[in-house]
Amino acid sequence: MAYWLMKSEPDVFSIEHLRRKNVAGWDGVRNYQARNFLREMAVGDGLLFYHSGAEPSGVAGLAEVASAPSPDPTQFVRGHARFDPRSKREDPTWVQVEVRAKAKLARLVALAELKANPALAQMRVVQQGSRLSIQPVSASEWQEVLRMARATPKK
DNA sequence: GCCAACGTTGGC
DNA sequence: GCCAACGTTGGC
Repeated sequence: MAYWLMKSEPDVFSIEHLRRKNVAGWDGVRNYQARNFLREMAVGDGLLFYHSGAEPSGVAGLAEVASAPSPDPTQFVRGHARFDPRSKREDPTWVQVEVRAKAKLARLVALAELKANPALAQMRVVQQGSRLSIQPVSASEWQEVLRMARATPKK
């Protein structure tokens, strides 16, 4: 069982959107490093749903991987914002997974809090210039973020 | 809105 | 294969 952090702009697709749909395809990834992480995912993996470009940005909820990786259909849709003319049907470049909403976090854990926690100093999302939209999360980081969500934030 | 970080593209 | 130019991400 692995853990991941997945970024989304809440104006585009938020944790609330996912809760309403319950299951959604995580499509549109067009970065090779992120795609390679998608390929490693397995059903049941834990997901930290991260809101980027938000006020505040941070871990907004929990989800889980609900399907094995499969070709991302949007890469073949001419006119779609994520259409990739170089991707071939017989050898798709991009993949997606289905994700399922999980129990709500007690509260949003803001990026500033993650950065202020020495236990998370190695966490990818707190590193400067960390733009990758899909990141691996260690078991201890996962536990720590869940613990923070249960605790009262420091002021 | 600014801009640092960093991935991608394309000329050479 | 190098690297400058360009585009995107995302915090602030």
